[in-house]
Amino acid sequence: MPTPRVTLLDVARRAGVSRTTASFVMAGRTDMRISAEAEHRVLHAARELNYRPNLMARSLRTKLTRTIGLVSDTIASEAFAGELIRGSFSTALLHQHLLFVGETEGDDTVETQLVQDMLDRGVDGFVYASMYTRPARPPAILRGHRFVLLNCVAEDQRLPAVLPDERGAGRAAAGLLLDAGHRDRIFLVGETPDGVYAARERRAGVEEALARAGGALAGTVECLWWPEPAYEAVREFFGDGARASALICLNDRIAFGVYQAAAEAGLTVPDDVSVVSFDDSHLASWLRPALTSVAIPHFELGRTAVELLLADVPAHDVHPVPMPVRERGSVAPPRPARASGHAGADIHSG
Amino acid sequence: MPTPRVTLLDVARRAGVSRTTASFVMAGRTDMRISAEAEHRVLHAARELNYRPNLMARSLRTKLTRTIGLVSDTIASEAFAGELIRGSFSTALLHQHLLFVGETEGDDTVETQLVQDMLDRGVDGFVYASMYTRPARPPAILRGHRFVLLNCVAEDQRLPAVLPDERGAGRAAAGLLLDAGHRDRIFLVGETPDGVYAARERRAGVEEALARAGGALAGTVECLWWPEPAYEAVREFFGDGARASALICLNDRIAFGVYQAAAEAGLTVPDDVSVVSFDDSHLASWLRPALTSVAIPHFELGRTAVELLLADVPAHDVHPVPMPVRERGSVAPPRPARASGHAGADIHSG
DNA sequence: CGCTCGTGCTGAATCGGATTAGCTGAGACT
DNA sequence: AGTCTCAGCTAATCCGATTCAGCACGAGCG
Repeated sequence: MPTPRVTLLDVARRAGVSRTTASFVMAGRTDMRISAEAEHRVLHAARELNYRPNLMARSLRTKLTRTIGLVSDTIASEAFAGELIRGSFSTALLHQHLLFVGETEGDDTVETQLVQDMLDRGVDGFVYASMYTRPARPPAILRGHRFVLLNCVAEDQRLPAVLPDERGAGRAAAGLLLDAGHRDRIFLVGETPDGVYAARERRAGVEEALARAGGALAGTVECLWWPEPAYEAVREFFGDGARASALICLNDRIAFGVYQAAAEAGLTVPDDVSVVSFDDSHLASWLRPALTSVAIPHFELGRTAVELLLADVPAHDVHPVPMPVRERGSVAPPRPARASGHAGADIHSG
Repeated sequence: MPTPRVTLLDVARRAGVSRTTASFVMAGRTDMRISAEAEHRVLHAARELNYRPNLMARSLRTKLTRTIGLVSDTIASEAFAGELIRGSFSTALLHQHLLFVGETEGDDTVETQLVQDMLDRGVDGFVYASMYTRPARPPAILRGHRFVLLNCVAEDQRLPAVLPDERGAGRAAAGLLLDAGHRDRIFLVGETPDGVYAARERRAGVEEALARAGGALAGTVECLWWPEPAYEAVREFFGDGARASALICLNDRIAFGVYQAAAEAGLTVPDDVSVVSFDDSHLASWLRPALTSVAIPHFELGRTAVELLLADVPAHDVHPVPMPVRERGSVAPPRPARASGHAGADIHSG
């Protein structure tokens, strides 16, 4: 059962050449002259013997393993962490590389140990990822090795990094509403602490787009980014008699809570209120009506990071990845304003 | 910057011993006599030089890499695929192993290629996983290598496999309702095609528990395992005037649809209908009232598989992993039957 | 006093490739 | 005829561990 390994020497012998020649042929190197005749014999022998080079032996010499490490603070999350891994893996595979994964749980000691373990196994480079966009400086042990930051904003902007274009996403979300005819009474739902990159940028994007159209946010319903708090906050909002033309929820979980609060207030989405959101989790397509959401391009993020890592020339800047809009059924033109002087004004100001 | 590697020879020299001796000390082998004195010198030198053995060189000789491969049909899914990877990774790490991940998308050619790629890199074993429990026979290329099936039922029951105890989960779900006092008018929601392991087993478990208590399923509401179809089917069910005491949803997505249909029918969960479900996705805790669900133990599945894979003595049987119940707010005692002879009968038959 | 035996250690081979240095023989050129 | 060039190939070394096969030395023994 334990088939004796076919080595390069076996191939060489069968082809009637030296190990050296066989090696050069297998490596496809042209800097050494080898006759078409000999090359063919080697290739043929390799095929016949079903030769597979021993990568460990090769690595010992070359210091290259065609292997990369994905070290992340969190592997699992309710979002599609899997998509990120998938994007990384499939891109690695495309380049004939394999992918180690590892989680640090944010512990620096574990992190250093993990990177060391991967280094011991000769990984050619690292994707240093955070599941949620946050500021982070790569650990010291990474110095001198090739790596790409994923979903982290480093102080040093010249470090290679890949980030979702949250600001663009904010603009896109607002744009969706603007295009549908909304202008006033657009509210943001969800708190936006300065330290949270996604929150800050999404909000900035929204404000930017609104301002560009001569409008502005009508206000913010502050709440944590979870269904329950959002539900509570928006119920109160509606209870106070507030009227909204559209709600921009900072993520889908918030939108979920918003849907419930709206239903309870007797409001129909999207006829009475339009709702747009961020993340495009599965929830978005399960909601009724299905939720229009700006997606986090997990797959693309992974893909881009690995692409950058494996590129011939190392990157030295941050690469924003566009966040695609998934239009569904939660946006409609605003209800025509009821007998009020504002309607006319709105039309003229457009 | 490219620090010259510290090799075993450096350590040996500094300790004033041969490479052989240093090797034995580092490997902690006792089958060769080495004086405490020499051992101490080697250890000391290694520490001083910050020696790290070159695993590639070691592997070349030993054929062991302290590395395992997780090959799965699907890495990403709406369920916590990440938890499965996490369980596998952290257990591997516990045993000083690192984890390769790979996805085949169910393609046999890709699968064989991927396994081969991992084999080329010397993995010590495989976790062959399916994200959804299904029948599967391990690919031929795995023959002769160590592996554990995860979430797959092989025809050959003597292959090492790890499976969620779906039947037990079915029993647990029914037990929850039984304990709350439900007996009659318990319906199953979701189709149960014979080919789908989880469906078949969950249903069997439910029926088993019910039968044991002298009851039986009042019926099944057939529908696909998604919110929308479930919503439609249950709406129709209620529309036909059917009354249910409790609904056992075959997954959380179904329960989500059921919640909506119930709300529309003017029924309150759990006062009018109790609902239990399977999977314990995040959805379960976001629903109002929060959904009682039997969890798929993704982390445990990964953990168990790797534990089995790395065990000293290879396993040769299937290992069921219990599915824990997450009790939340969707189960309550049944509404007392309204003026009808049945109420008394129910009580007496208990 | 010579022999065996156990202790503590070492030299050299090995794993399977990549790579450097150089060799051989034929034709071109002087 | 002698020298150069160049195509085409090979021997030997290296990468950094593990491991096999002994070797030297002192103690114990008859």
